[in-house]
Amino acid sequence: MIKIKLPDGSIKEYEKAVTALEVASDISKGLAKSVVAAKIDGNVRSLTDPIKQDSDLLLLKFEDEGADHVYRHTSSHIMAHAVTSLFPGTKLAIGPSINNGFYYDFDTDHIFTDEDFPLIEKKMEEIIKADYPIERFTLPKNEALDFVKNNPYKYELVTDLDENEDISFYRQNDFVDLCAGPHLPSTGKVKVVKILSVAGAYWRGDEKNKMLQRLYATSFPSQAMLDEYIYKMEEAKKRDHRKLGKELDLYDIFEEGPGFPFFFPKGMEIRNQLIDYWRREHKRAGYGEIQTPIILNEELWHRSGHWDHYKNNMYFTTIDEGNYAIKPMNCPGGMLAFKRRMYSYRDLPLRTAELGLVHRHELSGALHGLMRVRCFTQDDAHIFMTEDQMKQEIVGVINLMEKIYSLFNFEYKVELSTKPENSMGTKEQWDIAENALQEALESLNMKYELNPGDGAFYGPKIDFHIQDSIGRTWQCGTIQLDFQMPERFDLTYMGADGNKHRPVMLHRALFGSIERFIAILTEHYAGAFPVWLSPVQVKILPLTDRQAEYAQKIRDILMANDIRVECDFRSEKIGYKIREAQLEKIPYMIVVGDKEMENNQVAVRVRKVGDIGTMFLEEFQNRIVKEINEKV
RNA sequence: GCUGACAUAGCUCAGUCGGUAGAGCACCUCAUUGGUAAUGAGGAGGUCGGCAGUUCGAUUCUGCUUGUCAGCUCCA
Repeated sequence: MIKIKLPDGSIKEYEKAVTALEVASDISKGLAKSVVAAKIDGNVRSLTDPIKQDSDLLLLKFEDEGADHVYRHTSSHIMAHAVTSLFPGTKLAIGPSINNGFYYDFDTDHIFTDEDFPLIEKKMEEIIKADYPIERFTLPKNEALDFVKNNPYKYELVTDLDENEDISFYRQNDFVDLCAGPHLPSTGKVKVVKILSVAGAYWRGDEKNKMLQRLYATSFPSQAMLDEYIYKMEEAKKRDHRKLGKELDLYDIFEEGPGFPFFFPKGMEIRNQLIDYWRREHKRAGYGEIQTPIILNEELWHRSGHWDHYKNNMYFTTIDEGNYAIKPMNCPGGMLAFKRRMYSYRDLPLRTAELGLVHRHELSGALHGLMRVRCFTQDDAHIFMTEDQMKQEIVGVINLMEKIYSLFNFEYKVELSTKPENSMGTKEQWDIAENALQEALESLNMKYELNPGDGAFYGPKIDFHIQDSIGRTWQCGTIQLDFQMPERFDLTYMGADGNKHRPVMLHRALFGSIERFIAILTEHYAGAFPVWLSPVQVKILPLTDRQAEYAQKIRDILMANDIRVECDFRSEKIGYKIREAQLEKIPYMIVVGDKEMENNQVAVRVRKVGDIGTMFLEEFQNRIVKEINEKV
């Protein structure tokens, strides 16, 4: 007798092995129809996997966590099935589910274009309609290798699998794919599919390998859900900072300087507000600010290790026959600044901050608006400290980071990146540094992911990643521990014992890059910045020419109080002026007509709520100044 | 850098099966002086990304090139 325990506590008993699908059928036909996978003792499994012993069973619908991945994984098999039948000879590589969809990598002479999409979709629909059962079978490794011998990709995948375990395959009609599963019970479970795009992707993500063709697609249990998804994506694209930056006249990048952004007066206003805020917070947190040159001689970069580890990303120039480099990082300059004099242990931790403009040769294909550029301003800082001070300083930086990120209500993901292949220093130094970062994270109970091999060449790092409007994540803040630079530059401080000691160094950036951070902010607020950041905070809209003088008077008063204000004196109707101010996403509009002028008042319209009525200027001013100061 | 797609007025886009281009918005002028998301009329604006080739003739076809977009790789 097998006992199946359901989430409501009830228990179903079966004489012999049963499948989750059968259990669902026993409960109700409708349930059996809507369920897509099963969680058996906590593991997501196919509905058709036999349950041979007493188990906890949770039936998963598409909406339940993990179920969409099963649904999309089967969808990817259906797409591979369709592609191999339409383009015989196509070799399959890998085809996983991803968030909101799935992809499959193909190796074929046929070059996929958008025009192929409807064809492939049509074939997929046929496969769905045929409702082929999906069957799992396993082979021992040697037989599995023989089975996939005509496909070098699958052969490589099987080769890497464990010798002692049977290797599973899934079959639907004449299509078979190597796959760990789980899967839907039959192809008919998938309802609507849509191929979204095609792009190149290297086999196993290695640029030395062959580039395959990757078809991105998605699938849903209903057309309405697909439509909603597509609508959401289109809405999200309207928040794209490249579009908004241009529309709101904040910043742009021209063909004359790929990856080298221009900031216009309104963009500079946001930038300067951010920097003002940054300066205040850093003063309070005990940082001194420095500025180091953009160009320094080549020898410095040999000394720092950048020549050996970072040369490909650097720009060079010559001055009076001497070789110079344009800085890709601020640290070597920061080293020189530290070395200018002798420090006592009493000076440590020494926190020096720098808004440093760095230039990096990024691959042309990697450029992306303000998110990935070739010159950007890091809100960098270098903290020189004793080993004893490490943890406390890391914690201090994390707290400052959280303070700043919470001001913007950002959700972020934390990663701990460890020793890369091409790195400086000993394993022991790396271990100490990695442990220090890890301990700091754990002492703060922070959730983080391990990102092995992704540290900087001089040390491990904690990275803070924030999502853009369509869910791509970008690294912003970073905290990097470095034992190498102090050694390379022979940094020392005088200890209490009267001997010279070597400090440890911490590199960190909170915004990461001002440019990227502004891009993230633009998308986060969809261009409707909070009042303190808004390039124009108030727009005064006189109803007619009669109020022009009064409007100017109000403007002068607000300007004198450091409020960023503009007047719209054009002879347009009020509706038109409001519409335009609204599209410019200006937080406050002041409408003045004869009534307001007579009573010495202003009619206030708030961007998000509309008309809030008339008040005296002072009242309005108190309101907006409070909002600016509180940064709400 | 790689794979694919794209590039027409400041912006969003239409168009020419090869005969040097058009709309809306924005801009300028004039009229209009209005009450919370588009007043009307007129005007100006493009060597159709750049360089070659094919052709009597190229914005259109071909090659190269620059840039952009999506993804891969890389990264703040």
